[in-house]
Amino acid sequence: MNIHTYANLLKLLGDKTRLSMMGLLHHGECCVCEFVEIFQMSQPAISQHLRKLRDVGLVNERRKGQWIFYSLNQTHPLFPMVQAIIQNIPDQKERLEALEQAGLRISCC
Amino acid sequence: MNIHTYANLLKLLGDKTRLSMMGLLHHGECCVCEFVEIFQMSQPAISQHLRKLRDVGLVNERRKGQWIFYSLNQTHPLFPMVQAIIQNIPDQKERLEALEQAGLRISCC
DNA sequence: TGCTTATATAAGCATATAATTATATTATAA
DNA sequence: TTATAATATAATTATATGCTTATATAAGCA
Repeated sequence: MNIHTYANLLKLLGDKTRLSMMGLLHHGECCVCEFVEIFQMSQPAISQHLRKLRDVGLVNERRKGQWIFYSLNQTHPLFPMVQAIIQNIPDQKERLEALEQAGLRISCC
Repeated sequence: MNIHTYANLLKLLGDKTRLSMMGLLHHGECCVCEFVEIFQMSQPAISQHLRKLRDVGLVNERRKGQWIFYSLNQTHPLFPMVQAIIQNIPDQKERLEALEQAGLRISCC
C-alpha cells in the first residue's frame, strides 16, 4: 500500500458526513434511515455517501428485512488507520442517544 | 473543535502531494525547491499546496536567505491527529535520502 | 544597478465532488 | 396482487479542486 492509497482514504473521510458516519458506526451498526434522520439529509445523498465507503470496503452491509444495516469492516487493511482517526475525532455517541430518545432507533435483532 | 474541523483536516491531507509533504516534514524542515525536486512538479503547484497547509497553520515557514524552509507546527491543536496519521502512512525517508544522494539537499544552517 | 535564483500570487481551465430530482429495486403488508 | 416503505441508481447541476501559464516579489551577486 503506497502513499496514494492513504491519501485516497483521507480524501474519502475528508467529508463531514462520511467522517461522522464512521464515528457513529464505531458504536455499532446503523441503517440508512437512521443516517437520514441523524444528518437531516435526503435519502439519495446518504445512500451515495454509503456507497463510497462501501466501494472502498470500509463498511459491510447486511440486509435485515426492509432495512440495510451498515457496519465497520474491521478486517480492512486500512482499518488501523481508520481506527486511529476515529479515536481522534469527537465522539458521536450523543447523536445516537438523541435518536434513541426520539424513538427513531431501529434496534431490531 | 467540532467534527467539521476534523473533516476539513482530512480533506486537506487527502491529497497525495500534501500528505507526502507532511510525511517528509516529519523528518525535519524542507525548502520549496526540495519539494519541487522530490515531486517533480512545477514550482507554483508546490507553492499552492504549501499555502494550503500554511493557511490552516499546520506548517511554519522560516526564511533563510533566498530559501524558505517549511516545518511541522507541533503546537497546532490538530497536531495529535496529524501525528496519528503520519505514524500510519509509509515512511518518506527514502525520498529524502535519494535527494541527498543526488546532491540536491539544501542543508544550510 | 541590473541579472539571476527562489518563491508567491493571480487568472484560467479541466476535472472531481456533492447535492437534487427522478426512477428503479426489493421487501413487507393489506 | 396492489400498495407502501426502505434503499439504490442515474442524470443533472453547481461548486470545489489542482494544475498551467503568466507575472510579481524578494534576496543574493556581478
